[in-house]
Amino acid sequence: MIPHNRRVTIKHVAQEAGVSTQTVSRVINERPDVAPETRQRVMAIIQQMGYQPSELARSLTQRRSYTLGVVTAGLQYIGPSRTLNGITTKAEELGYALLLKELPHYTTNEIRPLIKFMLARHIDGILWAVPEIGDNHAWVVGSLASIPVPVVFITMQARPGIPVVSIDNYLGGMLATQHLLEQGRRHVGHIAGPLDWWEARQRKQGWQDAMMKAGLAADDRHCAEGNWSSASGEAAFKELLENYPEMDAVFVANDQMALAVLHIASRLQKHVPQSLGVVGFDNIAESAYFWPSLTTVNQNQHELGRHALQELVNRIEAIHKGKETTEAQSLLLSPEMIVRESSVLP
Amino acid sequence: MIPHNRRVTIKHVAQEAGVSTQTVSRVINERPDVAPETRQRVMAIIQQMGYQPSELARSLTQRRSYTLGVVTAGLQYIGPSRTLNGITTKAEELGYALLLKELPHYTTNEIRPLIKFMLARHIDGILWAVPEIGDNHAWVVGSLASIPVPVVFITMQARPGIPVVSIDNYLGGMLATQHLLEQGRRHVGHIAGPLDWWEARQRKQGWQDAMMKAGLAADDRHCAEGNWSSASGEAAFKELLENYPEMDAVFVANDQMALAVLHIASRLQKHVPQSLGVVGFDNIAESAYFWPSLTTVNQNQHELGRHALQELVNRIEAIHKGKETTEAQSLLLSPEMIVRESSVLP
DNA sequence: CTGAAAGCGCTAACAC
DNA sequence: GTGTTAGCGCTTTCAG
Repeated sequence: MIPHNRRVTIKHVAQEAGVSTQTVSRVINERPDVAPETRQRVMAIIQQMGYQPSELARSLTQRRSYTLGVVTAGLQYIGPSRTLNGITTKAEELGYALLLKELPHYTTNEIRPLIKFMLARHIDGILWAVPEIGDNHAWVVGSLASIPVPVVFITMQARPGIPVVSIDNYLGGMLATQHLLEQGRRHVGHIAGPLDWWEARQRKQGWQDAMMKAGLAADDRHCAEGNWSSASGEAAFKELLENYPEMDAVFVANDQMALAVLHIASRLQKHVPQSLGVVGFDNIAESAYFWPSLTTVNQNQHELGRHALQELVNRIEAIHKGKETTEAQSLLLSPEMIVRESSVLP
Repeated sequence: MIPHNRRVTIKHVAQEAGVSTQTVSRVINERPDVAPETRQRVMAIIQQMGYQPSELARSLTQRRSYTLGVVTAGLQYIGPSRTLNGITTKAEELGYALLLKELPHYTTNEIRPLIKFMLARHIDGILWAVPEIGDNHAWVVGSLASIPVPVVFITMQARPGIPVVSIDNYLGGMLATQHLLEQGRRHVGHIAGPLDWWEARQRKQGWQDAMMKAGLAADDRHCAEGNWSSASGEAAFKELLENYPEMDAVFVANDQMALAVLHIASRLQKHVPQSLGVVGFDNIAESAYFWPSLTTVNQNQHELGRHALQELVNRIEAIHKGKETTEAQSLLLSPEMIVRESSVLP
């Protein structure tokens, strides 16, 4: 490990090559106005000295850092990290660095310091990849006017004038329910995620509207609320069995809760899919090996991250090209049904 | 959104307060040598103007950025992201920013540009959080001497003189196997992860040594290799059933493959745990709701990330306090058994 | 206690 | 084509 101090600077290279720092600068920035021989010589020296321009110094003079702030939460769960995976991939493609911040909780009021922290590091834009829960987005959305860089949101209710990229959870709920109806089910219950989550509300609404459209009832009696965990899924399922004994199918808002449903149903000798059709949401890797294998709704969170990052960079580039006013537009990615054994009547 | 240009600088504050920039600098750095009144006045102005010192400029002058480079891979899986979750938590606690880089594959030879990329941004240290597979760590380990900042590795074979933080996978394999032996099982097979992974080899070795110690056979015939996926677990299990018909228990190197074992066993009317004891590894959230619920080995990846980051910062602080030579030491975190239904005879 | 000057590593704007 | 000057926003001397 070489001591921290000796960094090869543009000055060293210039001295060694017998030119001005400006010329070296021109070379590393591939400007045309350098004599071929000079360029050769300088490049050779750069190679030989292992010189690497300081992006920090560049950020300072160019008033642009090619660094993006990413705010996330819940990395201990698979969803957010898949999204992050997409974000890093796209950032790499576009040559941007990522400054990562994770909120300690989904709902925090320590937002202002966080924004300042990122701005102090001259980030070019912010990707807000935190699910919308209660009014946890209120402060950021409200402060948008005072944030001097573009902000793109992931997984949030569309709002006019704000760029948002999300999975179409409403459509997902609709597809899942329609699939069960197509199997001839008439009493489709729903186990929802926590209803302060926007995503949970959307999925529930999709279920409700699909039922309505089919002229079937979808009231509070036909729905129970969980908190995404298997344990909560178990409780919700038992509640539903009690309130809705004629239920012949259930759309569960995520695969973990659906797993609990399969587990309990099996214990109660309630046969899936014969006496109960089950559809989950997320398509986690394990769901194909549940017993029976789980029909579910696949959401491509990798793509979600990619699209959001692209959108953010688009806005940044637009600004740097002088177009201060790009239309903000929301993007909704469509989920897709993954049909397996748990829902299909033999 | 405020236009990109107008940033409040220390100069503006100084002007507004009628002092020099030095004085403002002293105030924001909480130096003692400022008159109380001056301090008051300056602080008021700072508040009022919403001034935030540029960490970029600071990094330049202080030759220290309070930013750490984190190199990860496989964020689409839950393990690496749980580790990252621990990393972000500890970084937040210690006041460090995180520059995140994800390798496109576990084994890449595009390492040098990546290191240069991070060094160009003046990171104070690097956390190498990529699992050791084949010789994918060779280049980094070999280049350590030419990397001017401390590097700490996560999940890698301990090497003298290099700081490494890992879960004790060998112990995990040992515990799992011993648990099965304590249940009276005598023919414990093993489904390993891909054996070019260091973790997979360690778990297998733990199984092997536990069997040896008990005077039981643990040869190639008693082991099959998977690739962590459920599908590969299915194939490996079938192979094992064929080669090792007297098998009465199996230690599976991760929960996803163990899920496939439960699935297939159920299909073959092979009763778990009566005719087959099963133990997994990882303790994923779903495992408690498998059917039967899965006994497994819990590894605390969050803590892993926390410890590694702490270790990295320790080394950085040591250097800045002038102690260039801190002893590099490895840290092994112990996993623990989570006993559930799949392994315990009634 | 406070300020002036120099410099961190680089580039924009202008000279020649 | 190439060099000079100034400045990005801050801190480190060193005066006073």
